[in-house]
Amino acid sequence: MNEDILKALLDHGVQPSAQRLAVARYVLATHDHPTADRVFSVVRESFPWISRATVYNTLNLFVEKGLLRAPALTGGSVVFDPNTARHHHFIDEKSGAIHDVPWESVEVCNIEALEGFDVTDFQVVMRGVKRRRRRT
Amino acid sequence: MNEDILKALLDHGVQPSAQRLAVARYVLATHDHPTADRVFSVVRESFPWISRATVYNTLNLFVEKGLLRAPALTGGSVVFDPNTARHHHFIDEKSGAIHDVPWESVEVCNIEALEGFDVTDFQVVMRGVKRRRRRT
DNA sequence: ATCTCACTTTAGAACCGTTCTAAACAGGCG
DNA sequence: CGCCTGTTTAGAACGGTTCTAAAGTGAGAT
Repeated sequence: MNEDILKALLDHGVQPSAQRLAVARYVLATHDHPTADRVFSVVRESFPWISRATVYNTLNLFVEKGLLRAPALTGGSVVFDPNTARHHHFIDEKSGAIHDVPWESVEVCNIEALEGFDVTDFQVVMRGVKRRRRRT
Repeated sequence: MNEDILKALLDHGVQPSAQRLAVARYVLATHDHPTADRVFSVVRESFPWISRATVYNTLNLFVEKGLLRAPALTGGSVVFDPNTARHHHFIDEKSGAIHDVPWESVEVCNIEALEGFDVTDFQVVMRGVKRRRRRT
């Protein structure tokens, strides 16, 4: 099982080290969507001398190498939207700009049938590039 | 037009003040999804003596009163997810826990047909409460 | 017009999550 | 051994946000 983790690191081009293995052992197995700080405190239980910077470095490295994802809508600071009606969001990966997408232009099915969850609200978050307006 | 804004504040139970009107004038009209800091610098152009704390207070008040939304997936710190396959997310509003939702269990249509956007990736972000597992 | 009370605003400190910096460390190889 | 490259470390710095304590404002009562 430790070998699996080691293999995962090597497969993604991450040079292994004791600290990186310790981080990987927790973060690749959990379903908790932990924050970096949570990773730090969990890993420190079994590896008390690890530093905060190493955990941050390691997590960022893992994301860069594709071992992890860091799903986030905004990436840091809160944004405000005066459009209080239901709508979706499109994030332009080039500029970072966020655009509202009308509710009707995307159709989402099966949400109500979701096993185990009572969904009271949802939205589609899209990423991509804004297309230059075409001559119609 | 200033009256519209005043009316919006009053309709939502926000006691008006010069500063709140200045913030509202910008943030209720824009489509820019500004951060709080951007609001601060824009408003300060026409209202140089406003303080940062007032802008933050005002924006939070507006969100609380339903004049604005602050759409965010995580609400601050980055979370990490070892599931690198495509999937959706469900956020439990009670506990804040984030759950993965299998890609197949929700169907999204019309994304490709979206006028003006080349969508390279998307996910559905759901909110609600996790239902107690039913006896089947 | 003055007093008062509740609310708002202010500047700056504090806070929290994250990144940076500079130095120490580890290990493979000449 | 000594070097080189990459890794880890502690702590400082940073950026966005919230807190604090004091000052300001305004509507109603007198």
